[in-house]
Amino acid sequence: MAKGARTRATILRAAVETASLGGFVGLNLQPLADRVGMTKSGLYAHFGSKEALQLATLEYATELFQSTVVMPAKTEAAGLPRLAGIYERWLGWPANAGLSGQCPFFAAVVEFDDGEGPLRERLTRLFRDFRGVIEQLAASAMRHGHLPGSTDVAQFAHELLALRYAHHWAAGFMREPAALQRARTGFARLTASVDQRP
Amino acid sequence: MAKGARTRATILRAAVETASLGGFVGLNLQPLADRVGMTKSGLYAHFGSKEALQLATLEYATELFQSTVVMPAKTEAAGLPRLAGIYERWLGWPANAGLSGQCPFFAAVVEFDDGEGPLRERLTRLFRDFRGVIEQLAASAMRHGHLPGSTDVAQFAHELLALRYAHHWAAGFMREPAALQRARTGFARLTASVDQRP
DNA sequence: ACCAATTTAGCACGATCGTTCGTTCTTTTG
DNA sequence: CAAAAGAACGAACGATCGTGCTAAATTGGT
Repeated sequence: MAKGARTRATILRAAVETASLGGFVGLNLQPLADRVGMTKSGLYAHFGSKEALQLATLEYATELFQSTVVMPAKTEAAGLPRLAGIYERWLGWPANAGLSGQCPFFAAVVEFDDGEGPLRERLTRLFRDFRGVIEQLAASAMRHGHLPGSTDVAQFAHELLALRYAHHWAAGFMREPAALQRARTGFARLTASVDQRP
Repeated sequence: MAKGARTRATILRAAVETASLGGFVGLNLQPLADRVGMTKSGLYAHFGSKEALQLATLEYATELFQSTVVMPAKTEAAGLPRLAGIYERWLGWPANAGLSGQCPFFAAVVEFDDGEGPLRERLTRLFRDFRGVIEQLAASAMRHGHLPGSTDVAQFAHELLALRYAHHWAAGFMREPAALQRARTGFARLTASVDQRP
């Protein structure tokens, strides 16, 4: 492995850590360079622009998310167990991925709500894709009879994301100890009609 | 009314507008001064520090929120109607208050999730207070038989806020036309056990 | 061990940030 | 109308931002 690729990986690891703490605007070059023990320009040469660095960080965070949250589901029982597993890992994925802050994706939302740019584009696509995953899982749970046949999967996915988003808010910003319990109770209530078969 | 107080009000009106568009970190002095047709320093003299300007803007936004969302509930029928009215006005309050952006409170959440400072303190208190209002309304709806007697009002308030937060995300960041419908369907599902009396 | 290529440091730039200061203009008061 | 008080201006500050350059150091291949 070339030296450049190695330090680039080091930078990205530190960058996603920083993004989980202070968002993507807090992803400034000088503090990041200090973190990895480099000069600002030396670090800069790896990406060519700040936007490229942000994009690369977003990409790296996506890989982390995939391997931490989605991939382990492959070995879980299809239907509701798999859905519940994804949700549970989704709740705690920043910690499980070794990040000391909160979910960098949610943190990035506010910083790109106005204006355009490829970062915003990429982030909305990530959210849409993952919501598609949830919808598929919900549809599968329906077919297994774990959710009522009348379930609106799009609405279900939206409300599941609402619960996760609220957890991000309650745990990160409000610092409420009950946040995790609230998120779990919400999931239970959302899927309250489990096994409605007689 | 003194001249100073008048321009101060003008500044705050522009500031809360700006905060609804670009958050509280986008609340920079120079652009804000240009907006109201003043010099940066002339504007600055009214507050003495950026933090004081942010606090004053937060206070002004709170007044707007109170008069737009909470106060009209006084004339509504107690119980679920009042709760539904609050929720509906809550969904559209930035537009109804004349703001062209999104809810400035949600926008401010991400910008102060780390660190301390009086702004963060104030904002968490605002959220806690309003959630207390929702809990009281839910309890009242319970007493009126509009919600099941077994309702956990704290959990209910959390999930209602989750729906509102998700609407903020879906409408603002994701720009989905179905966001409002999702929010309303979620409310209906959350209060699905209306009038359970035989 | 040497050479070529890659990687990092060093320095400086224009811009913008919040902040301060002294001055000038406008409003309020006696 | 004159004097005191308040409000806004204009310029400048130190700091930090992202971004270019060029030169030195380090790496990997032969």
